[in-house]
Amino acid sequence: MNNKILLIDDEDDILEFLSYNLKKEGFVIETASNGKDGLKMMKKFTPDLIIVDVMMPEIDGIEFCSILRSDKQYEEIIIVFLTARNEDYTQIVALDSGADDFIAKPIKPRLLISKVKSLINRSKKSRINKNILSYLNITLNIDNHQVLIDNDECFFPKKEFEILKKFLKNPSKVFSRDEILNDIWGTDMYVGDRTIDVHIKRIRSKIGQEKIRTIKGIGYKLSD
Amino acid sequence: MNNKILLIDDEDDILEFLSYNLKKEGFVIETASNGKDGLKMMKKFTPDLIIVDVMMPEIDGIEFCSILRSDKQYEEIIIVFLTARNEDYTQIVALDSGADDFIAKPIKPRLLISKVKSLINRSKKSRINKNILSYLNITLNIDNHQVLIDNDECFFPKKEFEILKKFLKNPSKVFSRDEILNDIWGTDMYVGDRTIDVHIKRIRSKIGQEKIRTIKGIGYKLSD
DNA sequence: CTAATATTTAAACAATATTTAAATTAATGT
DNA sequence: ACATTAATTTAAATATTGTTTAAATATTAG
Repeated sequence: MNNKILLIDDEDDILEFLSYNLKKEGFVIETASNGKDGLKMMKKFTPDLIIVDVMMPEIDGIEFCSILRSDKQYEEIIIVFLTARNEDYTQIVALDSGADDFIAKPIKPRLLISKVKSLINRSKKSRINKNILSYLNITLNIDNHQVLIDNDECFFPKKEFEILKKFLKNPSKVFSRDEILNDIWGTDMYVGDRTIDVHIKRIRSKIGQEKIRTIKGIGYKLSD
Repeated sequence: MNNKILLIDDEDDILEFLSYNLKKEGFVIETASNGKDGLKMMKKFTPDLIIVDVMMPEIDGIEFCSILRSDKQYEEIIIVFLTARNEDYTQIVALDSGADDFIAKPIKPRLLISKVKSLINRSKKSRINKNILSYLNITLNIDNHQVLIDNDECFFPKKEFEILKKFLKNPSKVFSRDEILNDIWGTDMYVGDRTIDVHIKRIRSKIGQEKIRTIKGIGYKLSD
């Protein structure tokens, strides 16, 4: 879990109230007291969800939302508005400006938590299709040709990437050298077994020696 | 448009009220007066969105929602609940059971329409062809054939523009030369791989060397 | 048609990924 | 414990792939 939420409101008590209730549920919270600070915060904090008050001086919630939504980079971020109850007009504009939902004041903690969780789950569902393989502290993104080890990017050249991908598709399955060769080099290439060893060594040095176990006489497997 | 909406409620006046307001906006409406009929209706009507009352005899809204959500086929369908205002508990259970939103009774037509449109639009987001693409300090306007780098205009000839557009549509996805060739030159043109390299070089010189990363043996990607 | 500009190709060069070879180390069976 | 076999590691050789420049060709606008 450990989802990150950014709270933006010019009233300190509301920030505190939200912060308290959401932290209790295990969310990681950052706050900003106006739209400008909120935008600055975006770069370092990269939240999964933003709760922003509609009524604020300078940049109000709706403007904040428009600015954010115009940047593809932030397309996926869920935006929830805080509105005074029954401000129908505001709610309409808010939803049109790209918000995902709104929460009426006075805020009811249980409803707040429920909405936040539901929104985060829903957006995770839609991300499922995205060719991402994960196991332990390793995350491999096929589209981006990107591997994260403990959330740090680590470059994998083509062959190493393919081998790691194969392992991640079946974590803890043992792959023989033949199997790997056939899968990654194809049947019409003749390369020696040692080649694989060298690649395995390279991968190990990146993901951690012990993560790939050698089953002598059989092959290798990913495990912990 | 012509989006299809299924209404499920045991009270006829509500069905009529909803039906009237939504038809006025151009939606295609079907109704059912209980959960069982609603489920039967699913097969022939295939709605984009369902509005279902929580309180109903036999199969209530929450059960209806659970049944539907357990079928992968209906995963994409938006479900909105009708609830009595301030029934906090119901709202919590509703969202947990896989609903996308709820509408409180008494129903306010403007808010109803706005929510329904917003929900349908959101789910269609992927299909919408936006004319402005943004990522990092790059903004590309398709209509104007204009590219802004740090808010300064910078001219991109046709091919360079198309390639940049492709990258911006999927920032950080890796595109192979083949993929780019097929997309921008089409299958019936024979141009060498080096052509792309040259274009990439030109684009790099405009947007900044490091913005396009080379993944050797795979392709190029936009990133920071 | 001409001039300007965009696109493509070719060739020399640079970078880096992959493979092989050989020496070392570790594991296994008798 | 010894002999045997398999795996690891290092370094060097080779192959692959990407970059750049400049020149050739195609396209477009005036």
